[in-house]
Formats: sequence, structure tokens, C-alpha cells
Amino acid sequence: MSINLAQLKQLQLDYAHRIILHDDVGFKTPTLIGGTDVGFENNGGITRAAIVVLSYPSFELVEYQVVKIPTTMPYIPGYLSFREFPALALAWQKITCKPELLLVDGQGVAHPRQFGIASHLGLLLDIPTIGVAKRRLYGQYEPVAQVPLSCQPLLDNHNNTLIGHVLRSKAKCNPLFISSGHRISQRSALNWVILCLNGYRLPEPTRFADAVASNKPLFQKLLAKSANATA
DNA sequence: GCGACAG
DNA sequence: ATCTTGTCGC
Ligand SMILES: [Mg+2]
Repeated sequence: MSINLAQLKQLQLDYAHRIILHDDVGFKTPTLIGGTDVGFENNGGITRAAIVVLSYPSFELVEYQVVKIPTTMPYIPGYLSFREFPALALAWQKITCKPELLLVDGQGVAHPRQFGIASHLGLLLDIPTIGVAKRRLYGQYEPVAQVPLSCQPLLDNHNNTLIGHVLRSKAKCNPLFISSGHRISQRSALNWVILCLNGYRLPEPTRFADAVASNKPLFQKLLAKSANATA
């Protein structure tokens, strides 16, 4: 039996109504900020989700969890979250030091139905989330100046709505697409991503999650560091 | 109809 | 990066 996209579309529309686009009343300056990324193995057959928890503002790795499960959905633009959510939800379950804010690799409400992966995770796990995407999925914007931290609004021209920001997070790099996921304003989403930048294109939580999910040199370095700390 | 299209 | 699938702008 195949995937019913019409059904998933309707689910997104229903869920999107419940997204909160203002700052959570209980949301103050976070002590812990999380980051997520997902990778694939066995030619796409295995989904590998990684969640990292960093201290803020020191950006020390506090905890990370990795979950591998069989992949249940192909990648379909606009439906990414159904592919990645199950593994990410399990990884979240395993996290013991729950962060107050989660930076998710992908769009928040900058999505055709205002329900990207960051919104999906935020709503179903009931946490403030920010979508940090490397490329545009939806929305219009003017060219972003090359000067670091330059940014442009990301707009939905259908209803003249602000759905995110395009941020030049680092000189000579392509900009990032930042949008509210859940329980946070566009302004704060942009602000927190900027506050998590540390000399790289990606904000630290996302960069660390990328490293863990793909077993990159940075992750090996972090492992060695924590081994030293416990030795 | 054709190209774009989060990861 | 890919793609059967959908959806959008042109
Ligand atoms: Mg990724």
C-alpha cells in the first residue's frame, strides 16, 4: 500500500492551525539549546536521527542521542517531516537533559502549508523550535547583501505574510533560511540563530548535530574531549 | 507544459 | 545527490 499524500497534506493543514507564532510565555533565555539532523544509510533504507544538547552560551556538548530505524517514507518536497519525524521523536525521547529550545535542520513555517519539520517537531513534542534550512523551499526574498548578518525578510506573496528570514550567517557563504517552528516569533527565531553563530555558516547546535549524524571529524573531536573530561 | 524543489 | 508520488510560479 502506497503513501496517501492527500491525507498527509490534510494533516499538515490541520496541524498548521495549532502552531504558535509568538514567544512562549515561559520562554526565557535558554540554558540548553538543542540541534537536530538526520542522515541515511543503506542507500536510504535506514534513517539515522541525531539530537545534540549544548549549553548556552558556552556551546559545550552536554548530551547527544542517535537513533537508527528503517526508513518509512521517501523524500518528497513538502513532506520531508513525515520521513524524518519518527526517528527524531525517538531520539528526543532518549534525551535526558531536555533543552528549552530546539534548532531543527529544515524549514519551520516557511513551507507551502506552514508546517515544515521544525513546526512538526515543535507541535508534537510541545517545545519551542526554530527551522534552520540551508536552502529555500517556499517564499520570496530580495538578494541578501554579502556583509555578515545581513538579512532579508522571507515572504509569502499570496497573503503578504512574513514567514521567515534569509540570513547571511557567514561571509562568502550561501545564506540560511530561518523560520519559526513553534512557540517562538520570527524575530526571536532570527535572534537566537544569530546568537548561536560562532564563526561558521551553521549555528552551533545545527553544526554539532550535523557532525554527530554524519560522524564527522568535529564529532570525533568532541568525543575525545568528553573522554578527557571523564578520565 | 516545464523547471524547482527542506533533507 | 536521488525522486514515483505533489505543488507552485511562470
Ligand atoms: Mg541534514
